[in-house]
Amino acid sequence: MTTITDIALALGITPSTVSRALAGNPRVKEKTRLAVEKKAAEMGYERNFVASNLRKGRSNIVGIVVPRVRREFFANFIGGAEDVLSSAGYNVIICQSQESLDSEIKALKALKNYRAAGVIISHSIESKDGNHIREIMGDLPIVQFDRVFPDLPGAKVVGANCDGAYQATMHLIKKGYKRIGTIAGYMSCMAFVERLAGYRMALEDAGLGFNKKYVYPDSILYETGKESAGKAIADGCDALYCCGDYAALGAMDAAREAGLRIPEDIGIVGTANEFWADIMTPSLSSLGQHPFDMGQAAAHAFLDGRTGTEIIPMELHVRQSSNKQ
Amino acid sequence: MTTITDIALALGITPSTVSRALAGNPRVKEKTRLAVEKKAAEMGYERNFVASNLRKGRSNIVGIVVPRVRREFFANFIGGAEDVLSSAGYNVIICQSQESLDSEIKALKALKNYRAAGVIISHSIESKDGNHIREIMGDLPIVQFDRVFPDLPGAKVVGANCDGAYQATMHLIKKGYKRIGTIAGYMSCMAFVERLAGYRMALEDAGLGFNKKYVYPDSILYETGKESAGKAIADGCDALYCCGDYAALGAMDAAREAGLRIPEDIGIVGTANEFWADIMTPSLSSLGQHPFDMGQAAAHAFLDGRTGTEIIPMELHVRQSSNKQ
DNA sequence: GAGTTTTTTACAAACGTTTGTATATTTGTG
DNA sequence: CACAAATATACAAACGTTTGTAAAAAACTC
Repeated sequence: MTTITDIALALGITPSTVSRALAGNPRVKEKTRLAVEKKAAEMGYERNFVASNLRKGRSNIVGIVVPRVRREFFANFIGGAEDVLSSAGYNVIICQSQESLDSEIKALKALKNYRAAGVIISHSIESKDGNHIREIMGDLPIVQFDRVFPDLPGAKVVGANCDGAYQATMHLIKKGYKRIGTIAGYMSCMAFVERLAGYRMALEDAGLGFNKKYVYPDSILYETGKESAGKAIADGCDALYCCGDYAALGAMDAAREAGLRIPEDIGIVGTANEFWADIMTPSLSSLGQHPFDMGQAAAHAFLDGRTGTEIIPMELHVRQSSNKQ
Repeated sequence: MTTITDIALALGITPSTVSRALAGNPRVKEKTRLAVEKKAAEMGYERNFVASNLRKGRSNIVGIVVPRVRREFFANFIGGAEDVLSSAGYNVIICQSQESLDSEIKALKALKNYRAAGVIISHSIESKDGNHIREIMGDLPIVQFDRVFPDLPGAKVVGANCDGAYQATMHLIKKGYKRIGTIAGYMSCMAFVERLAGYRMALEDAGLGFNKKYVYPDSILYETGKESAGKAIADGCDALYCCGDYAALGAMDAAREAGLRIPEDIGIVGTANEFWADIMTPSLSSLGQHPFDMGQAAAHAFLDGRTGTEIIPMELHVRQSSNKQ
């Protein structure tokens, strides 16, 4: 592999000049720079990032840490972020925490060890606060998205969870459902807390009143969603706003097993707008985020060194599962 | 950050001894090694991989390059590979080619620049041969999976595509379908060629004969699948073996739009066993791979430096879309 | 054209590790 | 105890960049 020393030798100049020339440093003469660039191309030179990173103490790597890549939301978020970051000259490393704190810590440490330029993260369910993130990453830029710790400084990109859940719940109310429960997520996670707040606000605004009994938390998977929905049905709920589509799917199965018709006897709205929500029968109403836009926004926040919180609107997709006539 | 020099200084020994001690080199005395390990832990030392990689000329990074992470198959494959590789002390970098040759080349170059220890790859649809892979990666170990170039040396892990497609087609035959077409993939890609071969073999074995007219290639997306299925229906097909579930979904919609009942009037089998195949109405029969196992197999092939081709059986999941009574 | 400023290049050290060779220490042998 | 062999550590160079400082070359100034 060609090195800058090879180029320097070939041109009778020093490696430092070559390095500066390739970096576009104004300290090298235009003519020299062109000669270097030509020779570099000729010799097929490619910068050794490992050496460069060692010397500079930081790399052009940005790590993206997500619970799982196969979720519609995270996959599309990654797409949006990759787009922006790679055209800005960064290399993106994708890490999965698999919802485990240990894996998340491992991934962050690896990124730190590789001197990542920064990290874009949506924390695992097991993470109760952001101390480990700050501790491991030190003063490296951290952009949080979707699941964020508000006390952790740095940029944040989130969906309008409260507003979205308000919309979803209000939609159920307008469809005439009376006893609306919620299959909620983990209260250690902001996003879920906000959705619960939106749900509550809608009920109160509509004069239906909020009843803690109809909140079934810690249910984001098919299994837990189904189990919680079973309880909700026993408790007499005639509609459910679910914090996730997998939980909503579980809820639909619970309803069917209880002999209820969807949406006539029970209305169901999920969250995330997974691909399959649209193709099931009945199709699943879902509160969608804009993952691609959020990915781009997070990447820009990183690039510009921004530090505030950006809120991206959510969008309710009304389908059959809540469309009572 | 603590370095080996800090540890050496603290213990009154040299960095080289510290390095060897931490690497478990038998040239250092047991007693010294223990002292070093203790001190290292005490000082919170973590090896600087960048420096280590520079000196060694290679890293502990393994790159996994896939068309897209959100496909059930690839996501689960990555899970299996990550499992094995990270317990073997490797760091995994996930790259998406988005089915584009350019992105694939870019990802491979980045991996090479970071001196990856090897790469596990399923090539993009745009890649017509493996020359770019070999050229960029040089003599680094390459493990191919699912979509492989047979002429590229190195380990390969593939599904039993021919056998699987044979099973799927034979299943349709046994269900009494007579004019079975196939929504096929790209013939530049081994996996799809093999599936076509299995389809053909089943028809011939059953004495139904193979008719090129009923092969509709280059259709792996919803849109292309739907379009091709439209033609197939016009051509009188009463069953379709589709090389992918997204294409199969398109085929189902084409059938519905043509006023056909599934599975009574037309039987449909997909490939990949996506999550949603099971939850639609009618549920979609699908030929599934074992992505997690394949990921583990690929990781082991890399670790052991194996070089042959491993074939993982496929499994037909019979559901409503092909279950004619 | 001597002195000053500005531009351009060279020199050298540094990033933190690994590893071949040399030296020091310990152990074993007669 | 002298000498050889084996073991353990130290020394120093190297990986390929980047970057502060010094030196050389060019461009001005009077």
